[in-house]
Amino acid sequence: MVTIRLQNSLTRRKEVFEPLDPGNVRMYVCGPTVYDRAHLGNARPVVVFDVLYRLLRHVYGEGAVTYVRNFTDVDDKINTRAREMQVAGDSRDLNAIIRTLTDETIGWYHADMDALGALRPAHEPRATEYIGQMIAMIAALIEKGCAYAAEGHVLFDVRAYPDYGRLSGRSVDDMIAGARVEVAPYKRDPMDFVLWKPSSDDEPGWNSPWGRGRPGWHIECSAMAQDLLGPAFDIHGGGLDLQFPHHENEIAQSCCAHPDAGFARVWMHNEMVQVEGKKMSKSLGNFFTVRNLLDQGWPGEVIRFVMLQTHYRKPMDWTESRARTAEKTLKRWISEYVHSPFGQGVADSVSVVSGFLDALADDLNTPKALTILREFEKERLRGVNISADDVAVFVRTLRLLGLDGVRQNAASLPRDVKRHFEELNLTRRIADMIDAARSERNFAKSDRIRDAAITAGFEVKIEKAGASVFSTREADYEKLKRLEREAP
RNA sequence: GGCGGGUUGGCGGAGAGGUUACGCAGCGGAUUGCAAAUCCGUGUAGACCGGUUCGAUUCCGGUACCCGCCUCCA
Repeated sequence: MVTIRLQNSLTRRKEVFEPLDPGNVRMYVCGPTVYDRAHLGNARPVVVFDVLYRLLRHVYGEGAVTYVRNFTDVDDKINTRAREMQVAGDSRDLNAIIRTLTDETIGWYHADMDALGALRPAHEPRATEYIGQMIAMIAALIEKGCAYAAEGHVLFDVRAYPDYGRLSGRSVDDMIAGARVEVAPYKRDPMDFVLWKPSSDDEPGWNSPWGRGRPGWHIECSAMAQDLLGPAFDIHGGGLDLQFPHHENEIAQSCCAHPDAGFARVWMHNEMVQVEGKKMSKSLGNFFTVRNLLDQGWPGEVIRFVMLQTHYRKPMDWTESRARTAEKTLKRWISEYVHSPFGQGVADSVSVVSGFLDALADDLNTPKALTILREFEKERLRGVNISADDVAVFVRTLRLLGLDGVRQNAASLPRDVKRHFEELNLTRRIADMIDAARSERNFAKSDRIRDAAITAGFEVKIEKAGASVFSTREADYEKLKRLEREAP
């Protein structure tokens, strides 16, 4: 069996991965707060942990991995957004607006992440469906003396957990020394954080032993992970910016609630997505959404490929030149191999490219894994006598990486099918026009048509067997239609 | 200020204490009616200063610069 090694943020070392139960490998990844379209930064952990999920399924078996990713659908940012909608004229009450907003955002998220080729996790719990479990956990923490109620709030007492700060490598005292935190008067210690807080009458709220209120941000992950994966599980992942305070607080809550369980054994953090050297984030406003890129015509697989070209623990830049390079390679891989006769119906039992799994198993070294694919292509697939087996191996490997060009979900297709076929027929007719001119050796005419098609944003290939016209991101079908009518 | 990460050729980006990474772009050639695509060939590295070593881009120390977290964030 392949030995998987993963960098564990908790120990700051690369460790051999040994699941608690090889028959049920369990992974929890922090999902989005649902009030807006997912930006590219939100998408990175989705792709990174999707690759890990696929690797684990490959190694331990498809049914032997449980993947949980939550939706945070109770949060002050959501409330704020809903209030903005009220101000803008939405006459419904806040809770109704919030429900619509979160439902709609979850739908967008699914469509966008499907387009990136990410498999859906086994469970995608919404925080609001786990309020009872959160209240129970908070009550247990109070009972154990790790939390206290004050002025309608419940706070976690960081001094009750001696290891607080271990994950992020900081001490409570150091943090207070450099304090930038606003200290609420009811806090015993400046670093204490909220488990429960009171809600105003129009805000979302639930009855609790501490009055009507809502949970703090961190408790949901502790409660949902425990409910769906148990008090101890294998992997907990998320963006590096969640390491502190979110994950630190999760650990404190869960480990105090279940002192002997240990919570997550391996903590993994992906680096940030950057734009011009700065973190892409909603608070900085320098973000663009996955939907923006899809609408610009970048296929989801290209976005995925660009992400895989950077190791997950390094900052990643989205640039058009990287996307173009990725598109070029991917186009060739999919058209030459996946869509070739040898690439059809390749079984999962086919082996993967030699060395590929080792690269992935080495802390998800996806850049190296892609290089191994390129080298395999160069050595085995560029010759005259290509073997069907080699193509099958290649296609099987692409599928494992989620790059086989087969979308998970028809809803993510960029165009409706009818239009797609109309366009396909149009490009075929243009190719026929070029062939007709060439067969008369009227090269001036065939060149004019070709150049006009290229100007309209299409790719034209003229081979002995005939001409082909391909669509590109810049393709303008209206111009092509005009070209057909007014053939120069 | 505290803690953590990074700096590789025009760009992207790996591994390894000593042998070509790889890709894109560029350049030369083949092929083509001309292009595109494809194929063959090819140059440019390891922030800076020290140390260890027969030998360091790779290990150690320092300097500079960049980035992240410390406040909501993937």
